Amino acid sequence: MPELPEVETVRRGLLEMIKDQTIIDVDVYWDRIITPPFDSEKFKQSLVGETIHTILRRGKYLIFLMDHWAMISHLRMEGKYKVCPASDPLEKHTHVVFTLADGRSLRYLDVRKFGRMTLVPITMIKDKVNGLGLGPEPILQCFKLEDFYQQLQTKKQMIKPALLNQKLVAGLGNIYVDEVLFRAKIMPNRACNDLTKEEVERLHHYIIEVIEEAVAQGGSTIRSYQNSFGAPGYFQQSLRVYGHEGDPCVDCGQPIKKTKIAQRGTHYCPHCQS
DNA sequence: TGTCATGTTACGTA
DNA sequence: TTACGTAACATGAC
Repeated sequence: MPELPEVETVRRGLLEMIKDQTIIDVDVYWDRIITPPFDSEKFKQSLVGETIHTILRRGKYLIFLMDHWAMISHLRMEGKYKVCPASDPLEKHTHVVFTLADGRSLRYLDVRKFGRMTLVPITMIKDKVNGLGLGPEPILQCFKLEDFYQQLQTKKQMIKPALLNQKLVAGLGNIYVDEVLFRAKIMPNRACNDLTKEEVERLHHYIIEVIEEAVAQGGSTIRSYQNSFGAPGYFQQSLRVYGHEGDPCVDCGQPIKKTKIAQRGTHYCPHCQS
């Protein structure tokens, strides 16, 4: 699930379901999900009695703002939240359960247990989020073309791993990087400092466009055996290269290729991208 | 049985 | 300092 559009979709859904709910109990079934300096016991003690006032997002991080604490949560590969009656039996791979005052529970499920969550005093949340070292959000107001171009000029790294690095611009993952590079007609193995100003402008434009479209469609549901909660994503129907190895390119009809760049599956059209 | 998989970080090495 | 490869995390699908 989790690149920026999916995390944003989760945020909106959760906010609708659990805004102003008070946590009356917390159970942690896999300790490593909770990151130091908190352990499961301290995590639970801190959260009982807290009310969830709002939920924010920065890059791929969810930020739950409560009375005294903020919870920062990263879904990594397969983390999911769901809200259900507290009496429902626990599904497999349920690692954290927040029991709410209204008889429901917020549950965190994660097949691979890669996701992480931690608490920060509410007064420290700004510093903590700034300390994550994330680049700008991929929206017009935050993501400045000139800064982006200057940053790329200093890197001889390939563009694909550079875009996956959250410091350059926040929120892109493997799927959206492939889609953005396809729309911008740039090969994923091009060196950053070799891109022309025009190419960087296209890249900048399509990063904003793809993320915006994907958010509008509720993200992409890829390889998901079940929808975590609420609406599934529909953007996977709009993916042009990711998951389309061997299919004809929507622009030229040549087969889409798949290779490996920076250890990640990478989809591209050898004819349209250069 | 082996390979692959949406993310991030730590570590060793060049 | 920068960059890159690899492993680690842990499980399931094919």
